[in-house]
Amino acid sequence: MKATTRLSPSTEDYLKAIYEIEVQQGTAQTSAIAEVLAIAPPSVTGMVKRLSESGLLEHTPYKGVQLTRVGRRSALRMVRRHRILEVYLTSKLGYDWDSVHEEAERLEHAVSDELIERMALALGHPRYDPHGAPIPSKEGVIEEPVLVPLSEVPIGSMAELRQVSDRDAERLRYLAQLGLRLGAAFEIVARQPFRGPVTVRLSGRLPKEQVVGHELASSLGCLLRGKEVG
Amino acid sequence: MKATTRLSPSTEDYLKAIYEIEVQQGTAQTSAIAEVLAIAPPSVTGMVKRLSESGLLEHTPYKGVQLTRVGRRSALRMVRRHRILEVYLTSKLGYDWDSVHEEAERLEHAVSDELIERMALALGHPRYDPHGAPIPSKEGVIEEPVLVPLSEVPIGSMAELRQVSDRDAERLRYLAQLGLRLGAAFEIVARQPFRGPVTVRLSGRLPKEQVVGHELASSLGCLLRGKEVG
DNA sequence: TTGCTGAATTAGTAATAACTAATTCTATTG
DNA sequence: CAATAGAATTAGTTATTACTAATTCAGCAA
Repeated sequence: MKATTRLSPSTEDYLKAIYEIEVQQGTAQTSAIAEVLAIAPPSVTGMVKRLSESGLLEHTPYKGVQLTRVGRRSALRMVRRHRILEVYLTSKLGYDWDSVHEEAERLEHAVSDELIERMALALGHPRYDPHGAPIPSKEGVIEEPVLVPLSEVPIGSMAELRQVSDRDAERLRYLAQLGLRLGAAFEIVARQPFRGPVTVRLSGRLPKEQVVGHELASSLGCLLRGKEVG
Repeated sequence: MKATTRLSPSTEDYLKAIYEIEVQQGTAQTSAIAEVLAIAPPSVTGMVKRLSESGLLEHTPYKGVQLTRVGRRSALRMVRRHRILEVYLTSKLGYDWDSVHEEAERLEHAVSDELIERMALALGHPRYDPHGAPIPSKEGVIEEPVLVPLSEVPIGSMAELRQVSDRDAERLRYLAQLGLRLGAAFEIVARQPFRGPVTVRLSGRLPKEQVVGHELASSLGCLLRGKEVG
């Protein structure tokens, strides 16, 4: 219940994971947390109990958890740290978008608030990380943009790639290789039913068609730009 | 005994502390380690046992410990990390010499070797940290310069301040205020007996005399420049 | 309503690394 | 050479946070 107890790195990981699951799924279940953190479910139950006793989240047994205001605040602090670090490592130290996540994951527990603010200042207070994820303000305000998964963009639409998941380095390397970088514009040419692949035609000097599997497509956040009338 | 087991942050702290005590005192006693790490002596005994079982150091009970080759290698890796971080934070992010130590102390456990090498490259492979301490090479080679504590510089000599301890931020702020920065040149004017203070005359546009207490003086590493014949 | 399935929880254990209190050793001193 | 002070160690405990195995619960289907 104490307001100013330092959180352990484990606690920080839980809060951030729960925040990210809440954004995607609304409520965070034990098994989802366990999967994100690569931890056995009983370990999650135990930790969740401690976190709810500290007032960081509310636990409805057998249902799931929700961050309290205090918990969300701490989670957003970690999200800010992670994303500022990713931008810094990419812009100032030559990291690629597929390798920053792992480094930031460790550093986010060790940096001071001061260092993060110095980095943010040196970067000109960036609004998005290298994967297009929005960066919360120091005060814990975040603007989650409304994006549509590529797997759900209507056929014939023009769309722009705005955000990708940073979890899997292999996936990021593959995307770069396909030409699917942030800001890439394309038309959705076709989509196979039954969770089948999506075909897109990338705009550019020589337009290229690419086929993207359903799972990958559902991890790509797109901004719709209206129908192609050509 | 396994060669490639990751070391815990605690282990890394012990090895670095022991290395630094060895440099100063030749051999590291339990109580010295306890003091540097701000830990109770029995905790040190316990950890030392584990570390010697892992082959990182040799423990002669009731006498003290010595790093093995493997232990020294790991210690120097931490020393390199710490010092590169200090230079980076100072040169690239505007930290002062009195505030970098604490930040580096946390970061040294979290950064990857790759990040350290990227920082070293961005800095042009610096040889000294902001407090004048030499930076070991990636391969674990360090050149400990031969310096004389200010408390032992003969009266009448000219000397240059080359290295200061980074442990105490207050002390560093005080030194800066006195005008005792790295590279500062001065003549030793007087020294009181019985561990008394040292009086130095700083060179510069308007030479100034400063009195430095014995304890502080013994933490300042000086390079002798010969007698003043003026 | 009963039973099943999968998710979640409880129970019990282990590793790491700290602590205090009590004991033992080393080295010095008379 | 015995007494003793101070350093070091042993003994026993605590807090975190993970694990596996066993049990319990929620929600759906028959």
